Amino acid sequence: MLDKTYDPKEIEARLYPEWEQSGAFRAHPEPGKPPYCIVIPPPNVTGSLHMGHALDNTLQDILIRWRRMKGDDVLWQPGTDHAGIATQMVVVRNLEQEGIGLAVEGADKSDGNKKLLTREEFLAKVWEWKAYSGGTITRQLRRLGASCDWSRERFTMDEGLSRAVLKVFVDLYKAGLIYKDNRLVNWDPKMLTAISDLEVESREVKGHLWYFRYPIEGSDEHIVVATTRPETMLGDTGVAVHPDDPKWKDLIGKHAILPLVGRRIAIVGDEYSDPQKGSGAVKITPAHDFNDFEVGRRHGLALINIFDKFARLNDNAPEKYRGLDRFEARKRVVADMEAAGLLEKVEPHSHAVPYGDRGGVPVEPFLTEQWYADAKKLAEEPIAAARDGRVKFVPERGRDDFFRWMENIEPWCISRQLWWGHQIPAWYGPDRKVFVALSEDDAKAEARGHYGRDVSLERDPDVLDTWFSSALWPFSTLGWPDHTRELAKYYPTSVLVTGWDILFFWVARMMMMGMHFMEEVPFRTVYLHGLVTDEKGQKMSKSKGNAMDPLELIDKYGADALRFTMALLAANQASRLRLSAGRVESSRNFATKLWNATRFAEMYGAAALPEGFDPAAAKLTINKWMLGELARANSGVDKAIAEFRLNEAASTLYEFIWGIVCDWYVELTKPILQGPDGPEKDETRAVTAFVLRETTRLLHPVMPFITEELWDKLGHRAGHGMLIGQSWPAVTDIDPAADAEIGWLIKLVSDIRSARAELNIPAASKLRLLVIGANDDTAKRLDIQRAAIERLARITGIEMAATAPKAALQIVVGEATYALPVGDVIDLEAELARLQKEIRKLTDEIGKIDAKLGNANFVARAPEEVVEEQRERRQQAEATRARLSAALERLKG
RNA sequence: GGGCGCGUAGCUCAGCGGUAGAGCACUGUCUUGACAUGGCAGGGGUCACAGGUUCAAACCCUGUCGCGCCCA
Repeated sequence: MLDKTYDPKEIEARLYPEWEQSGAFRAHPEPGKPPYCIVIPPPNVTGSLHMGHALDNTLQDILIRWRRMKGDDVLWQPGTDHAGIATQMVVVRNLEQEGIGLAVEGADKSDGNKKLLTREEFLAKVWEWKAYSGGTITRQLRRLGASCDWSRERFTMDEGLSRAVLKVFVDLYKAGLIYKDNRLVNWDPKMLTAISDLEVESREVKGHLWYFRYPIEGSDEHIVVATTRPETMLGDTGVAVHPDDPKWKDLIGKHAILPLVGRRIAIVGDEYSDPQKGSGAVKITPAHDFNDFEVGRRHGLALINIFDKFARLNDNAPEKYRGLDRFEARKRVVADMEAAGLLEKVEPHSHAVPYGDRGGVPVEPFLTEQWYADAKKLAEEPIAAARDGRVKFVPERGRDDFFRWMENIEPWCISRQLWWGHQIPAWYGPDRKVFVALSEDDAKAEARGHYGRDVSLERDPDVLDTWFSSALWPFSTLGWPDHTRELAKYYPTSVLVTGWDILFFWVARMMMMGMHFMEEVPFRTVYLHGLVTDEKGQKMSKSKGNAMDPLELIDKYGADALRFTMALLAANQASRLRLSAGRVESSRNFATKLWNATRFAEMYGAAALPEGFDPAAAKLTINKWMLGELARANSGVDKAIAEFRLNEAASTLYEFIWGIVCDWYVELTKPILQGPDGPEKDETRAVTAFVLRETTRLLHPVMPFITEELWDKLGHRAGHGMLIGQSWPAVTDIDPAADAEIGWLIKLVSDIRSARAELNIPAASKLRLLVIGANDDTAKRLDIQRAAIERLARITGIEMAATAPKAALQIVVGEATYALPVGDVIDLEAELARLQKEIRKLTDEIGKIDAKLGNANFVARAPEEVVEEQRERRQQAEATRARLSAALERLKG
């Protein structure tokens, strides 16, 4: 006998290891069943599970478990990402607590006791940290029920994947698709590394607009420039005005003298400057602004870099500013300009400032030499593949975003000035000639060929962008560059499930690398979901304190409840999925409901499925109807999952289990199950058991734990093994006659209940049911369903009658009128009002239909079946109204 | 400024040409032998606004307003 409530804790802790140890998660790359493969978006190896992971992995597990049951050879490839900058930052922060720093060039040595780690020492610390916290997130994924093939777990820094990274770098370099270049990058002065455009978030900041006067050479005039970053004026090499701006255009070709510096800078005409903004003239600092860089290039302006890597002023600035932090320099420059009488005015000004999303400080456009991948070239094949449908996006608009990004792509800066990551396989000779090779030995051999002797080589200290290695994930995890059977079988993978936020970061890059090295898309479908937010729609974050912990929710409500909620949430067209504990709670209640329905079946001997039971042989209408509903739910869920409408799959299951099985089937069959033994009882027990068994299968992908447990409790595990390895049920036929009869029954019971409730008839008082004007079919149905009607509608005795008695509740269903005599307890006024309300509703409906049917165009142009349907509805409404009117008259008379 | 998305019940959201739905919240009622993490019944909506297309619009088109995200 099942406990009264479902206790997920014990069950989850017990079942997961059983699944894992049974080998149920394992893929079978040998030839046989068709492949279905998902590579997990690798979480940060030292991270912990957040709501985004919970959503993403729930959706993947639903697809995986469903395809496994559908008979595919499923591989859910798990693994983690080394997350270069994020992990390095965490370890650095931990070391700082211990008073340990990194021996980077220019490191703060003011504290003589401070220990500074070398690169090797630091990397040892990171591996230590990885060993310590690296298993956290994969353990947490297990709590969620994720059925990954853990025996194949990979890590972007493991030996095989590192080999893939080397090969990709070398091959792309040899193909001319990777090169070094000196251009502006987003520089994070805290992390001391270049970061990608995508790692920059712009924050709206309330700042100022400073108006500076720059004296015109050889005159007493000034040109006024407005800037949000006064300190950069020390690196100005020009001033731009709009060529058509009447205020300034006469100055084009002249020169200004840069205050505080004394440099002579050109005034150029360029459409970049907007006459409506600020003063209409802009100072140009080509080495410290992306737009200025372009302007400078158009006009041949010099690039003067005034910062060091810490964003402190360097020797290119006048002496008094050297060594100052950029923000300190800002104050000094403004003060000095003011003192010189060259500060015209200051306005409050809101503008976007780029921040590094890791370091959390404003990033600096900074002129450095970095490694780049030719993204434009690499994007060509992915664009073609998306265009011709080799890769599909769900929802489809993801494709447009993909094109927008890919078609306007900039060179991809792939080098990072970090220690944690894949060190770039490039070695420099004494003259800085670069040798790119798979190993130092190869590089030396090449160098020997070049110089004609052995020279000492120095390896490039930089590492690769983390996305460089994760771009290879769909094939590197399958064994590439080796020709493995996994690669042959599972590539291209079936689906990639991920959030909108990394469409560009990651999806685009996997497409580039996949197309280039595998000459085939990395996945057939990209399934994009939104971001989980709190109930106010705010992005969850630790700093805001609004983050919900998936593990806490699992502890409180169970993993299945969280998963079910995630599935329901997944529909959201918008990019925000608002989660609240209340929703998880209601999913938990749903689990309890199913649990108790099974408990009920157990109590009435309807849990165990008799050997050799054939549902197609069921004779009772109620059972035939139930089996039809099961078939409907099956195809509904199956189709919904196939089309990535997981919310629809979840709500179909909810409605089926709660609204059909529990609310109606269980209630309608109680008289049979509680009645005398016999073939009817046997059949109903068997159908109940059968329906419950099939339900566990249909629900299993979404709620694997409770269904696995019920599968066992229902007695199926003993003979057939665990549910996770069972097949998806076949869809059976639906009996329309049974549908019609039970539909009628449900309406009759519901209408009687409504009428009773509205008239405040106590549930305890059982009424007789007099049936007037029933045809033979109805009479037969009433006879068959007598016990169910009596029980559910609180009736005692059903009789045919010629007319309704005086004091009676009356309802109309189909051709018949049903009277429930209530003697003198009837509230006559209330019943009159109720009937009048019903009649009014029907009259309104008839009015609406008449308006349609009265429209000649409707009758002429609408499809015949639509017109016919309206006529049908009108006739029904009219007939019901007539019977209700008669009932009303009877009551009055 | 450009692109995209969203405005449907008190709240959160499905639905996206042919009878407006769910969960939560709310009201009444019921401790009836599966379940009070529950049953039964109920109230609550000019589907943001204005035009248009159509026999028919929450749904398609245009515009307006409000909100959000991405890119400048």
